[in-house]
Amino acid sequence: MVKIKSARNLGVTFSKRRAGLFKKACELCTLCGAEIAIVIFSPDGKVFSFGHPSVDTLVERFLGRNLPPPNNDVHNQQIVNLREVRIRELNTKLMNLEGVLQMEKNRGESLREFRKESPMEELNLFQLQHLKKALEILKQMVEKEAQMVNNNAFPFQTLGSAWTPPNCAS
Amino acid sequence: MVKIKSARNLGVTFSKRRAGLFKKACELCTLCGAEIAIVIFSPDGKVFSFGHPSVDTLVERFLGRNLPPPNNDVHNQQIVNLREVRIRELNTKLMNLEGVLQMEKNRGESLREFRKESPMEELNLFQLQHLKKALEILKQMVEKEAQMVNNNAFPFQTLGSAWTPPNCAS
DNA sequence: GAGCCTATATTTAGATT
DNA sequence: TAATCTAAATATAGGCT
Repeated sequence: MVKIKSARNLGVTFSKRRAGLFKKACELCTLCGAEIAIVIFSPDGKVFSFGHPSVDTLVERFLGRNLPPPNNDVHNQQIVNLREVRIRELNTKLMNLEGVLQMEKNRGESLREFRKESPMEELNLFQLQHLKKALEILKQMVEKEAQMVNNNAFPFQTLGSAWTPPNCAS
Repeated sequence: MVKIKSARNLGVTFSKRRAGLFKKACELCTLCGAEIAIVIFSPDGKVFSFGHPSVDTLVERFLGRNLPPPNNDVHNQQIVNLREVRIRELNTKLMNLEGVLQMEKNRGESLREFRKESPMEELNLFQLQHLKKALEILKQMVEKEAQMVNNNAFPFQTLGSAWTPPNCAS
């Protein structure tokens, strides 16, 4: 990730990168036949979205209403449904943990770049290291838990779908 | 967009580009403070998602159920005035995280490699706002972790509309 | 603000292991 | 299948209009 000299251009950067992200998504759709929905909320509250075939269609499918049931046994259906809910909860947790972790990593990287700019508040690095370590441990805990409930053929990628690329901070 | 010679590598290409897309989204979140949800359905039916703070949160907001978060610029002055209070809050949360660390120690996990030095690093207001948001999310997750719930309902209903960028075929 | 420009940084398709 | 490498394609920050 390239460093930003000044927060003055952050709005421009946001617009450019948002366009870049949508273009990448579009290419992935046409090149590989994937179906992608993206929703972006800018810091000042505006909403941008990309969807092929449409955000609504994909959101509906993601929320699980159009998925065929994993098995047809009526008596097991409730158990299976609960399992799906639980796995999705774990996905969400892991996703958030990864995101927080990654933000910490990114912040550490860009700290030097940003430091010269105006308003300052302080946390010491020692505390941030504690935070980072704690998050890594939490992530391990969630992953273990996800592993335990991930023994059936649920079509969602339990770890994969929630995974934030490790080199995001590069 | 680079051409693909053979469909043999399409799966690899999909994986690589999917990771690239998530990375770009991650960068856009951390760099500009955007909130982004991405859902990808691969051609063979697998589902992958990226979300910060979480896909569900942003989908809910996109569907119009929740109000967007307050505008940071509007509240900047207030935030500056509450700087001391906020720092205390952050320290409290960091203490809680160190409690999690202690739990792990008690469970026999190894946490031996802490760095010795603790130089001070500075955070500007922009970064502190992000950190606070991240910590709030983390705190919620830690609290939920203790509960281990069995929810059985998806609180979702129906929809809005989407926009597809015009320059998709470049 | 929206485009253009371009030097630099990043991504990636294909090959290889 | 996954990881690594690299030449070439692409994205992009900042300067400019």
